[in-house]
Formats: sequence, structure tokens, C-alpha cells
Amino acid sequence: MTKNTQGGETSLAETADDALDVFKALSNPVRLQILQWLREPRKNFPVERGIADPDEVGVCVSHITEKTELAQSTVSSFMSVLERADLVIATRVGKWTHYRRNEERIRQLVEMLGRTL
Amino acid sequence: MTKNTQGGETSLAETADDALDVFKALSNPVRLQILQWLREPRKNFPVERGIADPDEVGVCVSHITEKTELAQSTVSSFMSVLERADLVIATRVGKWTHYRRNEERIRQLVEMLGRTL
DNA sequence: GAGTAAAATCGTAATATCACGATAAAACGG
DNA sequence: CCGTTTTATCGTGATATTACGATTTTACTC
Repeated sequence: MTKNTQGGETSLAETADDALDVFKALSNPVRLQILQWLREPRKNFPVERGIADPDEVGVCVSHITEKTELAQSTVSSFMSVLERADLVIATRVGKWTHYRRNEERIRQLVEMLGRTL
Repeated sequence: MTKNTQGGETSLAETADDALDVFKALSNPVRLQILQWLREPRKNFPVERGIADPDEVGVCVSHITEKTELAQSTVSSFMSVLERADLVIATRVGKWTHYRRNEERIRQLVEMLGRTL
């Protein structure tokens, strides 16, 4: 994990450096696509693989890997890029690492862009 | 020029592909910085170089080059990346190519991100 | 037309990102 | 503890981006 301990509260100030990380993370078509898919986990990942509720905890890496048709290692590193940019939150449930969107952070981000961009 | 003939009207639909170009354009610290500088041309580029009004037509490449401390050729290509992403508008006045922010497009973009991101 | 100044284009080396397979680490089941 | 499954990490080629100097194009001036 990177900054926050996956918990609820989020830090206030968004620096310009944060923005750069976000833009870098989003400047790849597959990563952008994955973030879109995660908007509706149940719709875009119909087959159940992990045990947990996708709306709760997100979608596991193996499932995302299948959909992207990229290698597992590639998707794994893509997901950590998205995580480092705080765009997604990782939760490990058993063997599965589930990723879900960090909706609060994304909202903050859009709001920040509205001010600073 | 790329799409619109530098005129006033803007196309409606923003595709996801456009978004990718924008993110790519903004995923470089210097390009991001330049876009910020262009928010206040008179403040950030006090010395007059071109003839035209900076608030009207923008800031010329040589002036931006000085401030970035990069080579002229680098800045020139950076500016065309920003232009291809429709984030800035180029206007040639004599020998000088002036760049200014495409505020309308940037607003649209932020609004689009609020919906789709 | 010759000379000059600003910007764009071209060729290039250095660096970063992408995408992979192989391997290691984590977590479980028997 | 051993085997299996899932994910993470590592090493490596392929491709893309960065940044430069040299050259070309554009536009002005004499």
C-alpha cells in the first residue's frame, strides 16, 4: 500500500505533483479502459472468480487479466500504477487482490482539475 | 492545423480517444507547467517579445523557451503536442507563433471528465 | 534577391514505458 | 510440509518519449 491505509479518510491538499502521477497513469489506453470497466464491476466482469462482492471489494487481477488479453504480470503492474495514483484501492481477500475505483479520490481530482487546469 | 480551422466553433462529441491524447499531453511536467503559465500570460511572461497583446493571442515560442530553459526545438514540439490535444491555440503573427490556452476546450474537457472518469 | 530572426522539422542518442516469460512470494487445502 | 492457485517482482527485448543540435521553412527588412 502507498499512502493511506485503505481506510476511509482522505488527505486534503492535492499537489500539482499528484496531478502529474494521475495523468501519467491515465495516459495508457488499457489503464484508462480498466478504470472504465471498474465503474460497473458486475456488468463488465459477469463471471464470479473471487469470493467477495465486486461492488464491495472490486475485481480480482486474474479477471481483469482475462478481459485485457495481456499477460498477468503486465496487468499486475498496471494496477499498481493506478494504485500509486490513488485512482483505485486494493483489497486482498485470500489469494485474490481485488481492485475497485477510489470514487472519492476521483471526485476530488475532477474538482481539483476544474480549479487548477 | 489539426482539426478545426482555428476558428471559433467547437465540435460536440468528446470521444475517449480525445481524452487519451489529453492525458498524454499532460503527462509531462514541463507541458503541464507551460499550460499553467499560460493562465496568466502577462504575469508569467512580463517581457514583451512579440508585438501582439498576450491576452489576445498568447505567448510566443521564444519566450516560453527562455522560461523553460529547454532547447527551442523541444519547446516547439511540446507546443504542437498541446495543440494536437486542443489544449492550446496557435496564432502566427509575423515571425512569431503565439500560443494561448483553449479555455473553452479545457472547460469542456473538465466537464467531460466529471461525467466519464 | 541577400541577410536576419523566429519557428518547425529532421536525425540522433539517452531515457522511460510497455509487455513478456520466468521466478518468487502469499495464501490456501490436504 | 507439499502442491496448487493467485499475485507480485525481476530481467529483458521492443517501442515510445525526451531533448538536443543542425537544418529548413516562414516571414520580415533592406
